[in-house]
Amino acid sequence: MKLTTKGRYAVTAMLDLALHYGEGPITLADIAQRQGISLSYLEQLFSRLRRQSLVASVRGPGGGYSLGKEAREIFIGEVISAVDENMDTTKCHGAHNCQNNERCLTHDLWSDLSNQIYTYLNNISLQDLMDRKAVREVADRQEHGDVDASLVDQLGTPAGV
Amino acid sequence: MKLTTKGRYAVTAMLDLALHYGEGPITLADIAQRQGISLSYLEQLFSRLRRQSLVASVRGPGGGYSLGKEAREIFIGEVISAVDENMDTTKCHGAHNCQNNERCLTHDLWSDLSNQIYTYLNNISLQDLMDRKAVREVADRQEHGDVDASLVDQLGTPAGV
DNA sequence: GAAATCTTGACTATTTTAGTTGGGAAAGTA
DNA sequence: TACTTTCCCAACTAAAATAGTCAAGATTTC
Repeated sequence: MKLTTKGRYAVTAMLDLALHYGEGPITLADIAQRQGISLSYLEQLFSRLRRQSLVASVRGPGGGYSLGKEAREIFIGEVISAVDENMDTTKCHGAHNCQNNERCLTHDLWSDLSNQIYTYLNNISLQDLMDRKAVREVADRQEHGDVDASLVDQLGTPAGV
Repeated sequence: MKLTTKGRYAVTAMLDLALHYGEGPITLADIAQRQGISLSYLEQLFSRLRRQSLVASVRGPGGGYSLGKEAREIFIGEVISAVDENMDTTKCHGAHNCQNNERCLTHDLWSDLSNQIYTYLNNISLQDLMDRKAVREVADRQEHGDVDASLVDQLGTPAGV
């Protein structure tokens, strides 16, 4: 599990799709403009998102992308692992036949840690983000200005990690 | 917060130091051989670990490195952030003056997510790892062979995340 | 003084990230 | 049918990060 701008781009784009749900297919050009992401780069990301059935596509004029399932059923972890290669890190992947067990142990620790983070991210859905976002936008308008409320507080603590 | 082999190398090396605590300073050459990490690369990593006072150094023959404080007081998160540059990702870092709030919101979400992971890793000390490791090694010897018990179960769920 | 060890800085190779370019293929509309 | 809009796809590129090498020096012990 990596947390890079690549994954953030994907989540941002998916969130954009979710926010415009009900307006028919959304073109990548729209997302590119709204979110400030390169159109060609979005195409690469959506190619992978589509292969994972996270989005559905419609070609031709009036076409575009829409969510592959409900926002409530799409989790951040899915989105990230769809665009990030499955970083098959390190020599003894899976097998426990390293020279000394020390190294293998650390390897396991790492992948387990990674799994826990994945579990955590897999408990946050796009719908959750939209809800928080709505909360924040309301708060922004109410207090009018640079509100800095931490999203951590709002996100709370999903089960698992 | 990134989870790369760089951070794992650092944690592995620190764990090695912790495991040989009480044997006097440990040379990087020893760690390099035991853990299969390039000596010169270790030098780079320890340069940073030393600047953060996570390790103490002794020069000359018989010299080497030792933990800068007790294993119980050194946390994985510290080690990782010591060797990983403070990835100052993305345009609107801190300031909320982006074009549209959408992007900034995602940015905040990301850094907060990152902070939560950091909090989680900051609740696991080297001592914790040693304890788990001891448990595992005993289990390995008792069952003699390729035991595959998940470390996740053993690690449990530190408070916070 | 010699050897062991840390300390530092500059250099290099490989991989990943973040794109660009250029061509398609499908679908709607005139 | 011609044309436009959109998705689709593969190859290429530039910049950065990762992982590591190399060379020189500073301390300390023997």
